[in-house]
Amino acid sequence: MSTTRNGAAFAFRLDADSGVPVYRQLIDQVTGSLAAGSLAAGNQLPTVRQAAVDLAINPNTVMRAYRELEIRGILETQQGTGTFISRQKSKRPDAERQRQLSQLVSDFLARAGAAGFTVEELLEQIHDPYADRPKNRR
Amino acid sequence: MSTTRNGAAFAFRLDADSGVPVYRQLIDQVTGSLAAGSLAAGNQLPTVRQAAVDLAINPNTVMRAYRELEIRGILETQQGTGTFISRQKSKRPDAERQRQLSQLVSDFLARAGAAGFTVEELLEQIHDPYADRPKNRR
Amino acid sequence: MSTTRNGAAFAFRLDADSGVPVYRQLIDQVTGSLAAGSLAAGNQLPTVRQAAVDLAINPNTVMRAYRELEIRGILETQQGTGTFISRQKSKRPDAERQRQLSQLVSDFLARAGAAGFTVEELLEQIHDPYADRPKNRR
Amino acid sequence: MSTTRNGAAFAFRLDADSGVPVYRQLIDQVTGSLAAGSLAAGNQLPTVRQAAVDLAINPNTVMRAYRELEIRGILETQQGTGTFISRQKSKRPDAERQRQLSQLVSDFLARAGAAGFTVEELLEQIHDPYADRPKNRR
DNA sequence: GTGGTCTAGACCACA
DNA sequence: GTGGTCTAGACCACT
Repeated sequence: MSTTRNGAAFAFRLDADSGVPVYRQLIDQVTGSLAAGSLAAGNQLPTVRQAAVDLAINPNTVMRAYRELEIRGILETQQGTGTFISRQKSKRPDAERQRQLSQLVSDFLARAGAAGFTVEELLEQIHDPYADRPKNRR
Repeated sequence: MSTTRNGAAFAFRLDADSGVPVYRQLIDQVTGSLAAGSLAAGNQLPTVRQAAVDLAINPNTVMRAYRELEIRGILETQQGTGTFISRQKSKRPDAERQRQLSQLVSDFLARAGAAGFTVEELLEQIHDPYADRPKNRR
Repeated sequence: MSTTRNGAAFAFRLDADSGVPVYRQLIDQVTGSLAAGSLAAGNQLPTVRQAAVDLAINPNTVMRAYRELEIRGILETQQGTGTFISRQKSKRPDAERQRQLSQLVSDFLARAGAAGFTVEELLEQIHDPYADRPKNRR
Repeated sequence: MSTTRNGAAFAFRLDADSGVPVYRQLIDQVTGSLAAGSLAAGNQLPTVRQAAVDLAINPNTVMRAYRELEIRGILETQQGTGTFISRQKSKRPDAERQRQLSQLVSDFLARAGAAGFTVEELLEQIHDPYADRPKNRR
């Protein structure tokens, strides 16, 4: 419904089990995508209502995330048009990006450990995701 | 006092900027360390009080994390003695285990890809999950 | 407000003289009511605050009980909405289930026999588990 | 090692999962057995050391239970000889007995419910404990 | 000295 | 209004 200038739709993705507050996940995804380059100045974000419907959350939660990003100068709201990435550069993209990477990975390791997997198994699976390996297991 | 029985120190770290609840960070670090192999069955964890002092948090917060891990069967506590990693009874069948591993990894890769991280960055972070972060202490 | 969706009121009771921790009594009453059929999947439990007021205990104590039940998969909580009995996913094989039932019952009978209770007394109490006790409120 | 006058040994039995403090379980078993008639005035109890060894608990815990029973006038300690049930009648055996029955049963129901059994299944098993009934199950 | 239970009360996240 | 996180601090159970 809202497409970015390069033709790819930007969409949020929630993880209900991560322990990270929803509004925080939304903020992180915008700043992260900015750092990664998948969002750029001028791109439009999903409307508050659309995001709320897509994610099955309360519009207030989306609004809160957008408001905080606006306060930080990352977003700009144009009444009656939508919400867009502002032209101003984000101040510390590297630190943010590193924090996100770190969290993503430690979260991944935490889940794997809780399920009894080792790093070795994970790496093997990452390198060869479609191999069927019913043996090699005890 | 600061070393476990096998001579390796286990210590928690907190990231005050992540938005993840403290008790949840503790839980994730235990299960993550299990996957990484830096914690193994029988190892003693820091005492509730010691961890609370080290992290400058309330003992109740540590206890809450430990209790949740105990309910999940990952820890065993011995009143008056301490808290230990329990011997895992992972009696899951191989097929289901493989399916879960595959799911876990593809989820992770999808999430990381959406955030614009390369596999190289991920692998580097997995190998040294706590490196490179300027301020992650409370 | 004091009735669940199916019209039957569910209420906790405390026995201050039993020596059993309050949060544990709450947990046991939920699981016990599941066995007795007075609670079923989808039923709403008293809100944390309401139960705390009714029992004259701290809301944190109620929340602790609810949380433990949630970790065990017996409850589901919805932020801002309430706490509900979850639909059970008991995918246990029949043989193991029967073995567990048998173990549970013979344990119970052994314990009761050692304490000098007759089967008649036990059956009567099972049919009306909360009858006949002069002072069991806090 | 210590036998009662009617030839049957009195032995304690602990339940680590019930949530009831150990010292309290010991007290309850003495008062319960008195009410049930399996212990009578003059009977000797296990020595503190013997009970501690048998139950794999700390002697202090046994001592505490015995001390409280002595304060209540239920036990008498004879230096160098052992610990015996005193001749004085316990004040409210019925209420105590009813409390124990109630706790025993609600504990039983709580465990059964947590494991997904219904009262019907329990009653069936109690009435016919050795029947194999692999069918009738979904 | 270890973990365990409970309270009182503040502030946050979400519908 | 609902549940969720955290603190400070008291007192208990056990080794």
